[in-house]
Amino acid sequence: MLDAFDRKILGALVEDAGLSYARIGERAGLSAPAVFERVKRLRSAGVIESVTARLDGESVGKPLLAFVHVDTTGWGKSERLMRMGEFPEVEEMHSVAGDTGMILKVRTQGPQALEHLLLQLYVIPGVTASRSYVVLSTYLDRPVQADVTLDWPKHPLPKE
Amino acid sequence: MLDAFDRKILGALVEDAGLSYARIGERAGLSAPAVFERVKRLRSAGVIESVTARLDGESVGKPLLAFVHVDTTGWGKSERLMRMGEFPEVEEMHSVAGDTGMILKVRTQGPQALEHLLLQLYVIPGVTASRSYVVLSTYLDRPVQADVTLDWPKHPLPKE
DNA sequence: TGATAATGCTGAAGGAGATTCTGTTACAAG
DNA sequence: CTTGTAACAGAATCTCCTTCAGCATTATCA
Repeated sequence: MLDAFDRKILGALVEDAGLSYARIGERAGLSAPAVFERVKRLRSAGVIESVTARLDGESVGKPLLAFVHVDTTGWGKSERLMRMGEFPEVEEMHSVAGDTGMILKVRTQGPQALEHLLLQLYVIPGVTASRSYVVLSTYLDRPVQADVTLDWPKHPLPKE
Repeated sequence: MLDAFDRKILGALVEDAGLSYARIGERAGLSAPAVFERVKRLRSAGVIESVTARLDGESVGKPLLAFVHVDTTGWGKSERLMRMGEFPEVEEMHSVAGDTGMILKVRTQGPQALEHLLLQLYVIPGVTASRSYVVLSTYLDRPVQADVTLDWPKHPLPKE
């Protein structure tokens, strides 16, 4: 599906989507129009979902990041649970396998705003419990990578 | 720090960073050069961290998304723990407050590749336990929002 | 209060880059 | 061997980025 050219182009776009097609072409070994065509294809194929600016949470007034595990009765996409996604503080929302039903990634002004959000969550029918993990420090936060080929097994197995 | 113009510009760039300055200007009520100047300022101020392409994990060969809680002895940025960030499968890495020390967001080819990664994590000194939450379904995944003003308290408080 | 400087805007203009077009090559199918 | 398709390079056009010159507004300070 993706050849080496595509991976190099995607790698460049993930690193900096502001690069000119000519410069990406140098890096990938293609002409600017060739890169243009491939990017257009990758877009319409859905490989590139969107091109967006990444913002600093602190600068936009939301310095507190937290992961919230939400326990629910029932499963999957109930209309009620989808309400959680309507809060602008909620950035991600995944149903997961494990000892909880849902994991939310939320960003708020501070601890009080988080408490306020949690109170709102409990109003939703089906929400039975929650556990919050407040982020103290982020050591890594990068977009989905495409340029690294994952030939499994890739890392040496631990001895023993 | 950020006025209403900035928020509108940021909102547009988060939605689609490929928009022309002229079009953003229409939306925000400014001329193209004004938008250009503001974006330059927002970049150098660090409000805009980067502009990147968001890729579809499945299309790039990493369909399995999981959150991994890692328990460690000791805290903070030990050089050993930082090794976790060197795996290309690890997209995010946060130290958190709660009943675990570290939360990782990882994306792998499949369950076996996840197991393989976990085995690698246990090789790192200081790692004592881990719990994985495999994502079954993602209902929401959006970048940091800046256009929504968070006037706390914003949501009506639940009536007891 | 009034003079001066600084900031931030608009509209025009030049230049860089995006996008289209044409011709060519490589490869696959018949 | 012939034909058709896919994908590329180079040239050309056209859009948009980026700079520049003035102007309005606001802040600073005498």
